[in-house]
Amino acid sequence: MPEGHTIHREARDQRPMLAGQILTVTSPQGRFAEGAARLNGQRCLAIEAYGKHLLYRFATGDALHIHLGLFGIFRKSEKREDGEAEPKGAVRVRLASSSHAVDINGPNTCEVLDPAQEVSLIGRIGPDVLRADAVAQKAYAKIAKSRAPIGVLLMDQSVMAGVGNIYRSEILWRQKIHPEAPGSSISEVVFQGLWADAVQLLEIGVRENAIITVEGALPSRSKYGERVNIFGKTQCPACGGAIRVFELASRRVYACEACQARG
DNA sequence: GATATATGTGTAC
DNA sequence: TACACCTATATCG
Repeated sequence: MPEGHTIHREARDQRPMLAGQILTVTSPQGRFAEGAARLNGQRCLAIEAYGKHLLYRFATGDALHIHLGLFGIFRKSEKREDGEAEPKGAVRVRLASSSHAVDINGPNTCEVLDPAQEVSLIGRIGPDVLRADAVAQKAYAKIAKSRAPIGVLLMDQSVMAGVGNIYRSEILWRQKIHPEAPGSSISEVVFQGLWADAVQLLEIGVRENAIITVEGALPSRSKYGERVNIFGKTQCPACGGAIRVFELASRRVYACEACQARG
């Protein structure tokens, strides 16, 4: 159940468990047997997130490319004296180091990329709000000349990467922008506010390992519903008016018609 | 146990 | 625009 913050958090958590080590790579479920064999026994040099994609770079030049999609999940376990933890459910890949095992269940994408394929992948992902090397201006250039609704463009990972369905509604509400406002109606200043808010919120998401868009909310001291402003809600926390729910880019979006300007 | 739903993306029509 | 992908979980019965 990931947006960009989940993947960056996983990269951060898994790095000390796996990076620098020779990994035992298996496919307990069997559907990635070939790829696992290609990576097995190789040294993992680095783990890096690009938007919602996770790359495990190996010394051979190959990279394991994981995209969780809607269903995928990581499970991490420490190696114990009596061996590794039993795989839970359909484990597509297990990456085991001397100290830990990382299991990946139900990923949308699970493949081995050669260096050229990796370059191609990174090339088609837009600037990632969580990466220091992101060039926000590339996203604005696309938004400014598009007639598509900003609510669609925000979710388009080739425009900008990392934002998913919950953050979309939350960011647009916080910035008082209507999801149906065309990209071309978004001024550069408004875009900068939107980008900065996305960066801020996803950074909080990485730090807290949870989506939090309400000021001061903490995962340990609140229920999910208290951490978001508008996603899944029926009433606008700002004006008290009714929230409208509709589909945009085939996903549910929440908006307050009174608070969010159409541009 | 069955069913609906989910923080996603790629492809075909 | 619809569906395929394909797994976990929540909710209902």
